[in-house]
Amino acid sequence: MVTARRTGLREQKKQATRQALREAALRLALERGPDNVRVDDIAEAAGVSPRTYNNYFSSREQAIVAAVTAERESRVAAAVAARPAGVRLADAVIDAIVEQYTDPGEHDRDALLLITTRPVLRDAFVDAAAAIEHPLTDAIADRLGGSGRDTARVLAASVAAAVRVALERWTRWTAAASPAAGGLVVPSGSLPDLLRAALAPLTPALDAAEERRAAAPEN
Amino acid sequence: MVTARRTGLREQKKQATRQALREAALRLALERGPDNVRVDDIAEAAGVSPRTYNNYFSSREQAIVAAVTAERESRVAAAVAARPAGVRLADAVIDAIVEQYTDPGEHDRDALLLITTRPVLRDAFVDAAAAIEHPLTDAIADRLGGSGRDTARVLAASVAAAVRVALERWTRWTAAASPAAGGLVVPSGSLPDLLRAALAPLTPALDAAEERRAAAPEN
DNA sequence: ACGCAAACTTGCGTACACGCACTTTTTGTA
DNA sequence: TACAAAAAGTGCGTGTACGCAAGTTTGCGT
Repeated sequence: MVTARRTGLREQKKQATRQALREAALRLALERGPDNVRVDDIAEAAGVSPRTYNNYFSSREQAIVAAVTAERESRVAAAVAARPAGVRLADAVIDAIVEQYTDPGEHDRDALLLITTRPVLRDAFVDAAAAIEHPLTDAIADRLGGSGRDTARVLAASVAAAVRVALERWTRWTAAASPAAGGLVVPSGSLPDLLRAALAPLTPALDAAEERRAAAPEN
Repeated sequence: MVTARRTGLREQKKQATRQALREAALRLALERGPDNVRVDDIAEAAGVSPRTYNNYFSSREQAIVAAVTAERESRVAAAVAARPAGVRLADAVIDAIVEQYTDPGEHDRDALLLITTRPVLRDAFVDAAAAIEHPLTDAIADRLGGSGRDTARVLAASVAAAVRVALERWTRWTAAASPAAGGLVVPSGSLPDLLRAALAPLTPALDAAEERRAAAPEN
């Protein structure tokens, strides 16, 4: 298992507060528009003090965006770990990421529209992808065997960087396409395509790392 | 040329202000300790209004750190561009980075000590490495030929991520080593070594990109 | 069941980041 | 040389981030 959950009740409440905060943040942002939401409002809606809010999120944008990106980090790592051991590392990583970033239905549709519209939220959304680095490090390290932790870290960081590039491109053209006609589709503009395109250049590095693991058997 | 400088006098003054600000920030931080420096002080020392200060730097830490990392971004890109065309891309990039991150003498010695001590400054210092991404994208794109701009972007982002990892490790053990005996040296703890180790896993990706460029001649 | 230690919450105070509207400086052009 | 447009500097106001030092809750050993 990659996910090592600590003790029970305390962590449980913490996650509950976290969720309450991000959901309140998103809901209010959608209702009133993001500029008409104060952190006090979010805190109040979540039933905690404003100070506590800042113990969970270090910017207002982060809280709003978190409602969409919530837990995606650990899910990506889990998805990588879930691939059969025979699968090539590069495929496991890329497929897992594409899978987790595939639009999960209508629910966040308007949320994403709101986010991609405002530059500040766009940036926060893109930056949120960096959170996959540490879980992904663990997942890759597991596949490489204990010897390659340092390599896994670098690869995970690179993958996160590539994802960030893809998201930047995606938010770019969604912003450009929205004001125009709704039917205009940019060549290779879908998020999965962008992700695969951005991650492709890293495939040789992932392959090579896996190769060296095969050469140096265990630890 | 990678460096396309715009008009003259305006940009000149801008850079002068920038330099004045970061030097004032560092000097005051060294004199009084970083916690006893207000942005008003920095602005005053540089001869601009506090508001202008915030047009240049979006955090106090950024300004202090900038005095050490100043222009390293563009110098890395220039160093990559300066390597002969026959050199392998991976070597050009890695050597250029190591060269530019080699400690440049006693001048910043105490500054780096100050920075690596305080966690907030450490983070800012590490984050500053992300600035190499865009210049490096241009430099790599030049070597790949016009076709591979997107690939160059991903590779540059990955390289920047690897550098960040190396810097994190470096600041980690400098922080751990300083309080202890001064003579304690961690295995492969020098910054150049850490950089090469962190960048090594990306070599296959850089090679592959270069290879494909050879296959598809020009544009 | 008890109580201590660690973790989380909270209020307060301070400094900071940044949008906006306005003034001053620089640039390109007639 | 003169002038209009663009860019940079500035003052102001508002909301925000975060350190600190309480107070409160949870976990755990006995």
